[in-house]
Amino acid sequence: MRRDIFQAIADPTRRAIIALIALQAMTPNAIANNFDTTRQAVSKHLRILTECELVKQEQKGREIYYSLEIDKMKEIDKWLEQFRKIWETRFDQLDNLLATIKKQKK
Amino acid sequence: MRRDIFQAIADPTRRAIIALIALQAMTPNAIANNFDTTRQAVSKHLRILTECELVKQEQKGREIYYSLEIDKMKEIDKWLEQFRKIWETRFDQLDNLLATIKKQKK
DNA sequence: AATTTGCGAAACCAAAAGGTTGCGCGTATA
DNA sequence: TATACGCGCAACCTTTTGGTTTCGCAAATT
Repeated sequence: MRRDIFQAIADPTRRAIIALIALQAMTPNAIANNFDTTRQAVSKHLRILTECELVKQEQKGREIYYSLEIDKMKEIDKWLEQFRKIWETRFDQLDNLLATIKKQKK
Repeated sequence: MRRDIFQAIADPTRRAIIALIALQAMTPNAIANNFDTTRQAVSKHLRILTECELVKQEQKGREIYYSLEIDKMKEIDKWLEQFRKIWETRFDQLDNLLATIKKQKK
């Protein structure tokens, strides 16, 4: 099963998990307590997140703490860049247009 | 069928379509020619993209031109912001650390 | 040592996704 | 007017997804 980060963030529960463990590492049970779902379901989500390296785990005794690989999130940012270029250009164009109108008014 | 933008970009073909029509409006056939897929498959993707308002259409005779609603892409950017804060903070911390080390060397 | 707790993994299931094929409706072209 | 073209839509099929249940293992607690 090939995983990629865009598929990983497609699920709303997974996005919530990501936001949750971004701030502090948590165990599957602790994560599940934050949602209306079971540990097993969370476990499956964590597996998917781990597969695409969005999440790392750290064993402490019998507990496993999951935390976000924040750097991986930059991949989304990187993909978005091509569009950011476009919307910034359009903004500039609008800016120029407004400036031109202003100038004409004088 | 509830659609959201994260689900829309989960599919690699849809991401490719988005990138394609970001630059210029295109018809379903023209889009399909760029990939190894059929018009009908593209049509289904376009429908999903339209449902979550990521794409707009303009009829010209019997052709329908699809183009990207670039502003909608900002929603992803907005979601990413919470994580950008984190990775920028970490970067600052690293920055401070390096500065401290540098200072100690003097 | 026996029991409880935290966990991943596997088997299973319903629902959704992504694709194909065939259709009908307009618009262009002959 | 007949034919070709561009398109959306519905029916259908296979694969994937997200969830539950059950299990076994290892670590903690009694």
